[in-house]
Amino acid sequence: MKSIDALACLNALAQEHRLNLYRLLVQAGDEGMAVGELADATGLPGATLTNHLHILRRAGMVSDERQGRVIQCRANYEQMNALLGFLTENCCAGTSAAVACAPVSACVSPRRKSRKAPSP
Amino acid sequence: MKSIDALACLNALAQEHRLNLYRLLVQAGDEGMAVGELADATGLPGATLTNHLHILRRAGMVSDERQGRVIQCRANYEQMNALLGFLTENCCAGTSAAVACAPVSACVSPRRKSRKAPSP
DNA sequence: TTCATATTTCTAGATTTATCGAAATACTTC
DNA sequence: GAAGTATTTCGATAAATCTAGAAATATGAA
Repeated sequence: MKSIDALACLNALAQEHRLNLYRLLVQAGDEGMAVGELADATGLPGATLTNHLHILRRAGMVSDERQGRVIQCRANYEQMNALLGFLTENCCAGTSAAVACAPVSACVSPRRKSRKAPSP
Repeated sequence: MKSIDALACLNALAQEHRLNLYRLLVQAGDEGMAVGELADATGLPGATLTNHLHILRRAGMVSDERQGRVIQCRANYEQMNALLGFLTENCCAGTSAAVACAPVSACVSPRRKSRKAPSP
């Protein structure tokens, strides 16, 4: 993930309502939630909700799909993983000082060969 | 980490200059960088730099210490880990659908007893 | 004390973001 | 096609954020 994409993701999550929306979608799981359900759950007016969803979508944190009359939203876990990867690399890279921060990819990806966690 | 603290951290990092500042501090390692060095590295005017540093400090992402005439800044890795933990929990909690997202804490913390990574 | 350096606070203007009612669009059913 | 539901776009206002010059504060050196 590039820096500019990470900024978009961070920005998307760095707002109370949007973080809340994302958490709701994570809790909703694969099925996701319709925009209307999100409106009910949050109490946000339609226009406000749409704006926040737009920012989450543009950042790639949320995907959506029209199902008949409703639009179903889902959390995009891949993008969250990419963000975590970015932060982890930018937290740890180049320093042995970054003690407690092991590469997320080591946990995340299928392979987990070289665990480089340096024991201080 | 509480939601409100995560918001502060996300907000602190969700800005081009501040993310850049944080990365510089991570690269600088334990020694950190003086405010003046950060000013040189980024080209930001003093007042602007101070404001950004203030936001990073308030979020706990950066700590600082006066050393004589200069103020030395350092990245606070613990806070970054706490943020990663928060995001991981809020990315994965309650869903088996969150495939690729293993608990960062399993990689991060000293103990790594129960690796719950569910093989899909 | 006086001077020089490092950093912050003050202040104000410019830009961006958040909010939301009203109108518009998209889709389903009758 | 008409009517109803779901969602977005438009447009305007309020609030927050970014920016940076100038003045103030803090420290060390002469």
